[in-house]
Amino acid sequence: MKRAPRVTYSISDLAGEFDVTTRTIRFYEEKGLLSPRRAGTRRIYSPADRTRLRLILRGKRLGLSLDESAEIIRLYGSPGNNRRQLELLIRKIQERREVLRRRQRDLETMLEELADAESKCRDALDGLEP
Amino acid sequence: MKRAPRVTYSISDLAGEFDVTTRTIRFYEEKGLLSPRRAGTRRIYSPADRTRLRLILRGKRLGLSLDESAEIIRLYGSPGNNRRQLELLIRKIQERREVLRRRQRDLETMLEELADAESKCRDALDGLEP
DNA sequence: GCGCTTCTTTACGTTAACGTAAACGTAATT
DNA sequence: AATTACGTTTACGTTAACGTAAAGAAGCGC
Repeated sequence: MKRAPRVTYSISDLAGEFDVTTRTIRFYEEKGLLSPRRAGTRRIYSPADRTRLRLILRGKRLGLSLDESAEIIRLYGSPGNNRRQLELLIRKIQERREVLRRRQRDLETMLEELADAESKCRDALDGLEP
Repeated sequence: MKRAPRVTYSISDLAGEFDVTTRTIRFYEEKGLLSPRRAGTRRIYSPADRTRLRLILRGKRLGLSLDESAEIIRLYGSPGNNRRQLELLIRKIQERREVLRRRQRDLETMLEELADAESKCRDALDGLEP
C-alpha cells in the first residue's frame, strides 16, 4: 500500500507561488473563499486549497469580483443531491458560461484591434525608411 | 453633394445605450478618458467619443483598470510621427497583446472547467431518473 | 535556552470607481 | 408663466480589495 503523498503548503508558500501577499490570502479566507486546516494556530493549505486560490486569481484576471468567484467555486463544490437543486445548478453554470463567452468575444475584438494598430504602425515605419 | 450625417449624442443617450449612469460618463471625462465637445455648458458626444466609451467599458469587462484602458486608447490615437516613437509604440502594443492572450487562455480553461462541471451535473441527473 | 524567522490577530489606512445629494441653469411642453 | 425634463458643478459618501503597522505567539537551528 502506498501512502498518500500528504502535500501541504504554508501561507507564504502559496503567496510566493502566486505572487500575492499573505494579507491577500488571509483576506480571501476572511471572505469565506478559503478555509485551510489549522495546526494549532497556523494555517495549513492542501492541494485543494491551492486550486481554489488559483481559481480565485484567475477569476480576478478576468474581471470577476471576489463574490462572483465565490459563487463559481460553490458551483464546483456542491454535490447537488436533490433533483431540483441539480437543475438550478446547471442553469447557473450555463449563465456563467454565457458571460464568459461574451468576454471571449470582447477579447477577440480587442486583439484584432490591437493587431490592426500594430500593422498600421509597421506600415508607417516602412514608409519612413526606403 | 451630400451633407455629413452629423450624428451626436447627449450624455443620457450614451448612458442609456451602454447601461451606465451619467455620473460614470462624467467620471471618465474627469479622468481624461473622454473629452466631448460642448454646446454652452452641455456635453455633445461624437461617434468617436462613443467608440471610446465602448472601448473603456469593454476593457472594464476584461478586468482592465481605467488607467490601463486610458493607455490603450492613447495607443490608438497617437499618430506616431517619429521613428523611435513608433518602435516604442509597437512594443507597447505587443505587451498588451501578450497580456490579452494570457487572459484568453485563462478564459479557455475556465470555460472547459465549467463545461466539465455541467456534464457532471447532467450525469448525476441521469442517474436519478431511470 | 536564545535568537531568528515565520506566523498569528487586531485594527486602522488607502485607492479606484463610482453613488448620492444639493443647488442651480436651460429648454421644451402645457 | 409654470411645470417638467434634462443638464450642470461641487462635494461628500461608499464599497471592494487589499496595504500597513503593532504586538505578541510559536517553530527551528545551534
